[in-house]
Parts: sequence; C-alpha cells; structure tokens
Amino acid sequence: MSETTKTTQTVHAAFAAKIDAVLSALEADGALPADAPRNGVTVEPPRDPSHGDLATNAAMVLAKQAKTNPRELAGKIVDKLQADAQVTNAEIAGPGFINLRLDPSVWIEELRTIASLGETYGQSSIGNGANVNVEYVSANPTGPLHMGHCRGAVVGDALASLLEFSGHTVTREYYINDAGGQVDVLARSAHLRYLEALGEDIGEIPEGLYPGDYLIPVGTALADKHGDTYKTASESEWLAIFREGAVAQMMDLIRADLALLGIEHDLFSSEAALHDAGKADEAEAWLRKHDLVFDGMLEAPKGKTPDDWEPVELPLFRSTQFGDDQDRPIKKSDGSWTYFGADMAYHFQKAEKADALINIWGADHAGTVKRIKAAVAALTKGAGREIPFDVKLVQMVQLMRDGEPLKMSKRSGNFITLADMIDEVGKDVVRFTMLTRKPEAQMDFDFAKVVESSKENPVFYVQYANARINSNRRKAAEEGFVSSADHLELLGEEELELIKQAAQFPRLVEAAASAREAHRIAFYLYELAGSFHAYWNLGNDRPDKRFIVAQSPDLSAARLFLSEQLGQVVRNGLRILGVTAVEEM
RNA sequence: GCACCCGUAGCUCAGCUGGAUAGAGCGCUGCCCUCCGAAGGCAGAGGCCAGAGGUUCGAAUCCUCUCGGGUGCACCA
Repeated sequence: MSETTKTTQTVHAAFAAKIDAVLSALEADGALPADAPRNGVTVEPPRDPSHGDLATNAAMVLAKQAKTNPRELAGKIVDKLQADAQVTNAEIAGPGFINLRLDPSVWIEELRTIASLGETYGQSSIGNGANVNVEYVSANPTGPLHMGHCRGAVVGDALASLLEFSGHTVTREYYINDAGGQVDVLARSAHLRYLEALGEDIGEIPEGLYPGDYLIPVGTALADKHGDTYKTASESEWLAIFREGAVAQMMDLIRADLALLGIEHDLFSSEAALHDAGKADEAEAWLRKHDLVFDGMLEAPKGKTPDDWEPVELPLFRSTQFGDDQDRPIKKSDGSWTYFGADMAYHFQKAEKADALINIWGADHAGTVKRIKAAVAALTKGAGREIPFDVKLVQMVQLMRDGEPLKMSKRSGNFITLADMIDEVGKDVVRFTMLTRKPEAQMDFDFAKVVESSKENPVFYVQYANARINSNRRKAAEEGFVSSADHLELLGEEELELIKQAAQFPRLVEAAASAREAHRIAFYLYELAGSFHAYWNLGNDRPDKRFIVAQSPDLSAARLFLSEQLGQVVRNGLRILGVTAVEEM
C-alpha cells in the first residue's frame, strides 16, 4: 500500500485490513489453518453503540476452522489488536464478538479524510471496473412517460449512479420496443392525426387507437413532411414510414421527459434493428440445435380460457425445464417474433458486451422473469460466458392527494404524466421520494405530503441539513469565523459521534452497491441529517454547544470544519441519488 | 388454479445480504421553548417481527407449510 492511499484510507477500510492482517498473523502462528476462507468475516459498527466503535465476528466465523471455540480464538485476536495504538480497548463479548474502541484521533483523522477526498469520499473500487448494463424505463414508444414509469426510472438511474460510484463501468440502456403491434397502432393513430392536420374531420378517435392529444403535433409534422402524398394511399404504403416517423417523435418526447428527471441513457437499442441484424434468428438456431426450442402445441392459458382458444403449433422455448409453468412461444403463428422471442435475443446481445446485466422492470412483468432468465442463462452458458443477470421488480405507486387516492382514466388518454408530476412537486422531490421505500414494496406518493416542510418529510429534512450548513457558514463568515482543521482535538464526544456516523458512508455505499439497493443511501442520509439537526438543537439550550462560540475561535473553527464535512457527505449521497443539494430553502 | 411481491409499534416504514437488549417518523403521554440558532426541542410508554414447523453456536432475515393483502397469468407488450 502506498503512502498516498494510506493517508486517504477510510476508517472502515483501514480496520477491515487490520483484522485481515491479524488473521494472517494467526495463520503464521499456526492458530489458524493456512488459507482459511474468510468470507463471512465482517467488521462493522455494533448496533448498540455502547458496545464500542467497531465489532468483528471473525472469531465466531473461524472457530470451527481453528478447531477451537469462538471465545478462545477471540482471545488470540484480541491480544494482537491490543498492540495497535489506535485501539484503546478490545474486548470479547457475548458468544465471541470482538468489540473495539478506537482512539479519538482515528475519527479526527477521518474528518480530514473527508475533506481531502471531497466529492470522491465514499467512492469505492469494489466494482473492479466491471461492465454492468442497467436497462431501465424502456417504456413503449407510443406516448409520453406517465407516473407508472417514474419509479423504475428513478430506481434504475440511482442504481446506475451507485454502481458507478462504487467502481463499476455502467451502461444505462433503454430498449425501444419499435417492432410489435403497438407501434403499428401508433402509426395508424398518427396517420389519423395526419389526416386531421390536412384538414379532414376525423371525429372521435376510434376504439383501439391512441387517443392522446400528444399525437396532434406528430400528425402536423407528418403533414409538413409528406404533404398529401399518403392521404388516400393504402395502409401498406404508409405504415412503415409513419411508424418510423412517429416512433422517432415519441422517443424525442420520452427523452425530454427523462431529461426533466435528470436521466440520460447512454444507449438506446431498437428491437427492429435487432431483427434486421438477424439476432433473433441466430438465437433461435442455436436453441434449436440444443433442443431448447422445438415445434410444439401451445397449452391453453391458465385461469379463464378465452372462448376463441384453439391449439396451434408454434416454436416453443423449453422454459419448463427452468421452473416456468409452461413452454413459451418465441414466434407467433404469422411467423413474426413474440415479445419474448425478441427479448431473448436482445438480452443475449447485451450479455455479449457486459459482465453483468440488471433490468429494472415493473411488477406487472413479474410473470416473465423466469423465462427470460432461463433463456439468457441457456444462451450465455452455451456461448461459454455465463454472467450474473438480475431482474429488479419495481412495485406500483399509488398516487394520492391528502390521503385520497387519485384515479386516472387510461381510456380517455388522460393520465397523469411524468411531466405533470415534476411540474407540480419538482424533480428532486420525485426522485428522493421514490427512493424512500425499497423498490419491491408498494408505495403511496402523496402530492401534499412530499412537499411538506417538516421532519416527517425525508426530502425536506435532508435538504434542510445541507441548507442549514450553508447558511451557518455564511453567518459565521460575517462574524469572522472560518472553518479550520487546526484544532480538531477540541471536538468533544457529541461531535465525535457525528463523525462516526458520517464515517459509515463508505461502507454503506459498498453494501448498497453489492445489494443493488440505492434506497439505502436515502435512508442513511435521513438518519445523518437527523443527527445533525439534533446536534444543532443542542445549541438552543446550551450556547457552548453552538457552532460559533464567540469566546473560543479555535473551537468554532473546528466545529465549522466538522459541519463542512457533514455537508460533504450529505452532498455526496444526494449526488448518487441524483438529487440536487439546495443551498438555501 | 399457478407464479411473483409484501406482512415488523395504533399508522407509514427501515432493519447493512444470519449476529448481541428489533429501530425511525407520525400519533399518544409528560416536560421545555414560543424575548429565535425553534418551518420546534427533550424524554417516556408502546413488539409473540402474521402463524406453525425446520436449518445452527445464533433467525425478523434462510427452507417448508398455513393464513392474510397486492400484482400478473394471450401468439399482447
């Protein structure tokens, strides 16, 4: 380890390394078998702070391998740890935990580390630069984004950022379903609006076409471009042209919506282009060769069987071999690809370029997870390159206003758009709020509650912490006090507690990234903000606990330094979530 | 009927991929502030982690079953 990395290593990383070194020393002593696997050994703060600053379960995990009992092994580890100047106390507790108390200088040093690393504090290299493809949103290009797309968009984007922050190379991808029946419907709907733009009275939009007003400008644009060329032409003449034109405009619309949320994908992949490249055919050929696709009879759908149900023979993927409840068709009877058939080829294509795939899907697609994972596993394994493939399901959001659910009518084409939501409460509120619940749990989004300025609103509370830090700095400067690291030794117990909490950030980032759970960052920030506010409030009754103590310039400077670094951690966390750290409120 | 998700304080939810006495906010109770660093503060009560088995040093967490709630079950996307 070089000197430069040593000076900026975080407490958590340093002590994880120390425990590791102790275990290696015990191996050298013969107290542990050589190369004993150490997965499962953790170094983390105990839940109950009275137990100490850090705890490790090493003795309990390794006792079996050492052919001894946990407490005895713990004793040997403690002996070595007590030699460390940074450890003021090491003791065995309970079934074999080792609790460590650290010298205050360790935490003071962490504060300096935050300052020197600044925006990079908390970054990790656990990703080892692995290429991770995160596919999210992928809404059909048939209209603007609505609130149903919102949560997946935010969850996917925050996860992508989190993975980047922890050392992965991330591709943010959007899959454009521009080859199915729904884009033909779009083309017909656009053609109708085209006729409208040419002055025809189109009356009511017929059932089965998209009624939304957002297609009016699409019709106008098509009329501008094509004049009356396709006014009386048969559908076969204009369908492909209108489809392409309308999809392109829908994607512009969607990109604009995503921009409102602060989302920019790196890659937009087209299903149509995939077919043109013959990717689906390639996948089918390979699967047939390995007897994973066969021509067989499709079973009747479960539940209520449609009246017009007739058995047909179709190319089926043997997804039952992988836990699915029936084999799934990859082509329709007219020879065109099913959604699944195309999706399979699409994922195989993605897998060729990535070290890991993550999909963010709406919960309504839950039923298709098994088959796609099965197909991708078969294809990648066959290609000799099996990679992790996660599908994260994002549950529905119920929109509320003052505790009352908002109904929306999809039939009329009047749904609450993403743009409407952002217009009303703002990007930051939408993003943060979507991350205040684990994605796989259903959530309510109450337009009234998310903009409340109170402690119970996490968005506000976290933003307020940063704003308070800023206003405090400005006010201090007016009175002639400036942050300085010269006398950090003056910081007391309450201040050290704050540093300890801030120091959790790096390991929290790693844990959240490993678990692929960005919402943990949001909860952490809420807690950190809560601690900061509580500390601030101490000053209400005790002027000696305020950041600015007129009689003690050195102490004030040290506390301002602390305040700055807390702000840094809050901002770093917010940046992962894609939420602006507002300066004033 | 099947699959997936959820079930933790009165309510809304966390719980760091199996650790020690299960946490937060709201609500409730009590006290404090309301002459400002208060878009309030401090403290307290409140739990059979839906239920029953199992796995092991150790389970809210993993497995099985049951009971509730949600979602989805076309050659749609």
